[in-house]
Amino acid sequence: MTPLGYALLGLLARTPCSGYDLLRKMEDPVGYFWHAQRSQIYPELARLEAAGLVRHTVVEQTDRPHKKVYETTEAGIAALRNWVAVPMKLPFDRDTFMVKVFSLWLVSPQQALHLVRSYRADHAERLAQYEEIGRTMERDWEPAARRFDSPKFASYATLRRGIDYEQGYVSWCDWLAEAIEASAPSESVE
Amino acid sequence: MTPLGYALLGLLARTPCSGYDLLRKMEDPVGYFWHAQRSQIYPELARLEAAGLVRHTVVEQTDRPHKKVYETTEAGIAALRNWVAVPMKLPFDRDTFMVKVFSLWLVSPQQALHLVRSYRADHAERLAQYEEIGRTMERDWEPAARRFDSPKFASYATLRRGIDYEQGYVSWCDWLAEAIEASAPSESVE
DNA sequence: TAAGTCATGTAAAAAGTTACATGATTCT
DNA sequence: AGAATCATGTAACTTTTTACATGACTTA
Repeated sequence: MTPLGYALLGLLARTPCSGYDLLRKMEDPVGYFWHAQRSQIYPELARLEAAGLVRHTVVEQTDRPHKKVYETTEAGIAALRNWVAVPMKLPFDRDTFMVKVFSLWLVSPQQALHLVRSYRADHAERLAQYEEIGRTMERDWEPAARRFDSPKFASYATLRRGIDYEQGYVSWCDWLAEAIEASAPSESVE
Repeated sequence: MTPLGYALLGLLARTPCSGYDLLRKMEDPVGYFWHAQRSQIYPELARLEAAGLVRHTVVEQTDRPHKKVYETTEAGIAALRNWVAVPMKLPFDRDTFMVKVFSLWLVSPQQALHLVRSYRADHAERLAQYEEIGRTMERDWEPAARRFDSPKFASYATLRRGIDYEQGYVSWCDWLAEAIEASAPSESVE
């Protein structure tokens, strides 16, 4: 089983969903730290069902296409629980931007600054979104968000990691932009 | 072309290397933020060569198998330079650990603490390695590491991001462990 | 003598992306 | 009338991982 399977199981363990619902939860930044397309989600749901970890019921709707609503089985919850508890090795991280930065010495300071500043702006924007969601959680979810056995606590914890990650990225971009400015002749940068 | 192609180009633009050399540079954490196996590297080198971005010469060695030493062509440097300068969209991040954390409410506080603490320890260990490399760079590379047009500056910048990333992860693990302790009855945690 | 390093590759399978394919309803 | 949302899937392709395959030399 892949992380995707466990991600879907983790969403279904909270709320029964259709494939389409899962898709929406995973396609935008709400699915912090995992993401998938429908071409992965639909087959993965079929696989989970074949393995007895989820089951579905068809819900007929008058005004819309009917949908398959999936929910976890006992075996599904057990499989998820077991997987969650097992420590994992550190993965190799991949960051395409760092591949660019590694060869930054090949471009002009102007180009480098443009690259770094535009990436910084994108991270700052995502950070603002996460912070907004964080404020909503803190407002609406207390005290459940502090209770370890609540899914809300788990959601809040992943969001916090997202916020920290984006803040860290933004700070690093600022450091890098300053370092570029400091090392290049000022007229050529401004 | 994939990030892997540009990563290899970026390494070869600094120093000509054999496939085996590239492999070693990318397989352990020294290749911060990108990683590949030989089953990807050898075919990718062939593809880069077919595209005219690298070329190789066979170096015969008496005591060891001979090797193919690759170097970038003018076209290879140009392609890399162009790619580096173009801003990129924010990617969707993937973090398997966050998939676990999202379902952390399903396990016991003891299991959760064990999971978080062991992951924290691994990140702290990687952080220590990065910091050690950073000290070496700061000692041996000044002032080249401050000059924007030096590859050493670029290496130092990626390492700094690695250090920040690991520090952030460690801090977040600490926050999470404390939050778990704070929400669970103390006898059940100790 | 067993394990490790140097050296190059291929094969098969899994995971992920992009594009194809359909169709009703609702909002602008 | 056109775009967006709801709804489910498949096909083709690319990328990545894991395992297979070979062989000489060096160190413990």
